[in-house]
Amino acid sequence: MNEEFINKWKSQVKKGTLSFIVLNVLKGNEYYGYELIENIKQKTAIEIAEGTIYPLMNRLKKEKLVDSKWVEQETGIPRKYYVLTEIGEETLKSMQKYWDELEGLIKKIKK
Amino acid sequence: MNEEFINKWKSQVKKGTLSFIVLNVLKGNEYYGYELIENIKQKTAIEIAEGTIYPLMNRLKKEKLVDSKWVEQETGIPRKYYVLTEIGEETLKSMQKYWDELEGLIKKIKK
DNA sequence: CATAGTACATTGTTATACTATGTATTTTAT
DNA sequence: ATAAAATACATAGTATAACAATGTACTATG
Repeated sequence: MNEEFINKWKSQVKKGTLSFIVLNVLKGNEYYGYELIENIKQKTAIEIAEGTIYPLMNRLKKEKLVDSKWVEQETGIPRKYYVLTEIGEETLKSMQKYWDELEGLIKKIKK
Repeated sequence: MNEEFINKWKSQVKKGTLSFIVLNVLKGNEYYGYELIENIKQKTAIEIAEGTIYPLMNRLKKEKLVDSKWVEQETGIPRKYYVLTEIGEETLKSMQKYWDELEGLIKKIKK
């Protein structure tokens, strides 16, 4: 059918929700980039490309919503762990509020 | 606070949801562009710029999700009314399904 | 008669997900 | 042993879509 339109649309919806999802997942937890991808994929079946997560995390860090620290591994490549900052938590609250509103609005126009 | 980040984010969230909202509103009704803006604003408090709705409707028409017809007015500028096509209705169903899933997923990671 | 509102439309800008590509290490399969 | 897959980071380029700005044209109102 209109497979392609739908796929583009899904990608667009992701654009907005991704940062929201990532911040949500980071709330109360520390994850590194690759782990975030796996974790979100497992929890939500949403697949995030690596070329998406790393620029996204850099953006979130520049905006001071997350902080990061390198952690050396006994074996393998060091991992960059991300933590929510206070600003990040506050921002997440605002986003949550908007999301809940949006959810309600869409529910309303659907019937 | 982080007003600007939040605003940008809201704009991004809109990117995906707008076409979904418009198709939903058009289900069972005929509206012209300007009316859509007013109607959605009134129902959802979401403000859509004119520079957003007209290109959007053209896109939806090109994708054959909506059809349009000019209706002359006794007074004033003629109005271009939009109607959902069959493809549009089917596409809307797929979108609805994805949206419901997404809603559930986000609910899940929030706790 | 100027301003606000109605109604269409286009151009240029900006933000961001994704593809492709690259580096480097470790684990698993043949 | 060695090739392939998985882990872990990163960047450059592309495509999409909302929005601001701008323009046209008509109508209603103060």
